Amino acid sequence: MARQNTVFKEAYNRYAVALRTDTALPSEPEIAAQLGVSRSTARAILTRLSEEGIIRWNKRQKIVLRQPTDHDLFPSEETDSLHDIIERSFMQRILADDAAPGMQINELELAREIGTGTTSVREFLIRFSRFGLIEKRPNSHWTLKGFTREFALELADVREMFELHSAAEFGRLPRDNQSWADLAAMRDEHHAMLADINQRFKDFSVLDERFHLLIHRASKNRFIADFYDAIAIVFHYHYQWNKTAARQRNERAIHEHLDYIAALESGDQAAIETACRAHLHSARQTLLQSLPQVATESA
Amino acid sequence: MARQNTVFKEAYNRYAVALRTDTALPSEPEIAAQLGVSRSTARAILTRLSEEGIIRWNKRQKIVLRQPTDHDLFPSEETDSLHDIIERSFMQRILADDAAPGMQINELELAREIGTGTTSVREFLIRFSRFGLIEKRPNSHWTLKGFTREFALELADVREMFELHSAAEFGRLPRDNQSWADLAAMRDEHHAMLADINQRFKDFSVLDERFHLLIHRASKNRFIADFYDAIAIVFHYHYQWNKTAARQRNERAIHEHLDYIAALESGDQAAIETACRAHLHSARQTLLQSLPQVATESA
DNA sequence: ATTTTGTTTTTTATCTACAATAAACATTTT
DNA sequence: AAAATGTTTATTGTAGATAAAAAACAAAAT
Repeated sequence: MARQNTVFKEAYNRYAVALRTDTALPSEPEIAAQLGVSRSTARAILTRLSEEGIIRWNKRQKIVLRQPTDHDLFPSEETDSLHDIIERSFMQRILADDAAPGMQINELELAREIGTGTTSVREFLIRFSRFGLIEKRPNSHWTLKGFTREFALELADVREMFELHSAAEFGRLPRDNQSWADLAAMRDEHHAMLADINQRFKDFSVLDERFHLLIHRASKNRFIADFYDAIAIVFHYHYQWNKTAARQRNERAIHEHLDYIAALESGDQAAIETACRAHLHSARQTLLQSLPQVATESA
Repeated sequence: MARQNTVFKEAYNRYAVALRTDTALPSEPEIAAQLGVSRSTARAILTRLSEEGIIRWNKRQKIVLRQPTDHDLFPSEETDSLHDIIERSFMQRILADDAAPGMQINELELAREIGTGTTSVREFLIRFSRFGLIEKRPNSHWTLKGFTREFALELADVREMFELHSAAEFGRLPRDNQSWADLAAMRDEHHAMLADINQRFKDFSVLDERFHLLIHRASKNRFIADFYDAIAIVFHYHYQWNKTAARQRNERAIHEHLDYIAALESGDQAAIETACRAHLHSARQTLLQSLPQVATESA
């Protein structure tokens, strides 16, 4: 088959769960915009809802007849985009213990294992290569460079350069900029998490990502933004498989964030730099400690 | 057809021109290593050379019978890799005057125009996207973001962060490191070019690229290296089509490089930073001045 | 016992085809 | 006349096929 209709199925699920009996639905273009899909897909959703007897549809009249049940939804395996499936599967492999740096990556084998065509795997690998974890020898195979100490150090260096830059830019934002309000809200979220740290310390990584993203947005630099995307994905999987997310470590990070936020709010560039450096230093330590202990590779 | 044998043809040309009558050729693995291809391709080259009567080949005995002529070589259109063809063609399009920022990029149309399949174009666009000049809306078209003032400023900012870092690292290299010898050689090259600046100012961009690459290698950071690759390609095409490469501007840049080199050799970190900043500042001006004057986009 | 050559197998690079999705165009309704 | 629906067309995403190139294996030569 050429292409799975995962866009349709995912959007269908998303729309179905939000339906309330006896309400009337808006126009097709409006539904499409709401879901972030084309009108063609929106119409396919309406068609299916109608066929399943969930709505009564006649031209402009779209009435919800009944609440859809779990039974009406598509199973989650069918709604994941191929890209996400490949990403998950691939990250699982390269973060597994037997994935030694230097290992060859075979497109065809990967594709077979995931149950997909080679084209998609190739395109994924090309996109993924910007993270610096794999490398291609032209006309030949990909090589796994691996989540090594070198990788972590290089990543941390760039991260520090970028974040110092972004933090300084943030400090220069005019006071009426939306980011200051966002920052204040985030400060409160940090306090709230701290108050209930024993229960909520696992939620920190999400907050952490949002916090740094807010800082980086101030730089309005596409290269910095792209790099942070890469970091976020790598960290997402890395910490998911290496659950060293100690309560204590996260608590300390929250305190550092709060210091950092206070420095930003002071507008004092020297204070910002100090707080930023302090946090980045301990983030670097955290990253290094989370590495698999063997992957020090001597090549 | 599935795949053009451009690797073979390009390597054949490369090997043929280096042949000298009556010499004996080395073993197949050695030839392959020399050319950077597999033994299969090396054998294909030997086979063809033999068929054309250029060598006499019998097992280990490979004697050059005659010097190949231009007539024996494959024409250059047949030796370019598809990737290079697409890259050239695409850069030509996006640097052309009628390529307005915000423009849609159509894979199929591009492929037809270049005379290639869509897969190759897709893969090229994915790879190219890391340069920040194009952006994809999922399930929909690519958008040209364009060589705008914003792009140039964002690029310059990152470049400055990276180069300051690399230059500092360079200053810390142990004195017996090969890079110091390379730097000294490069200093001489700069002097030589300066002595004959009226004739040679056009060669500066190549020297410039090599100089900055040498600096960046000191950082041993894959992200910095990758970013510099991107810069180099973008600049390569940009300056090729926007021939604002004024003699005067290049002369000034050479002087800045020489100051920069002297600072590095002094090992004084403060001096390095000063010289590096000075050069990067004027490089930024050069970049901004070379922009198409209209592309200031208000979106 | 290595290294080289001869042969076969595997893998990559690229094309073509086609369903899903988006986008464009035409008609109807308010 | 503007917005919504109905219909058609264009474009993307993905699989499958195949020649080129690389890699692995086997036999021969130093």
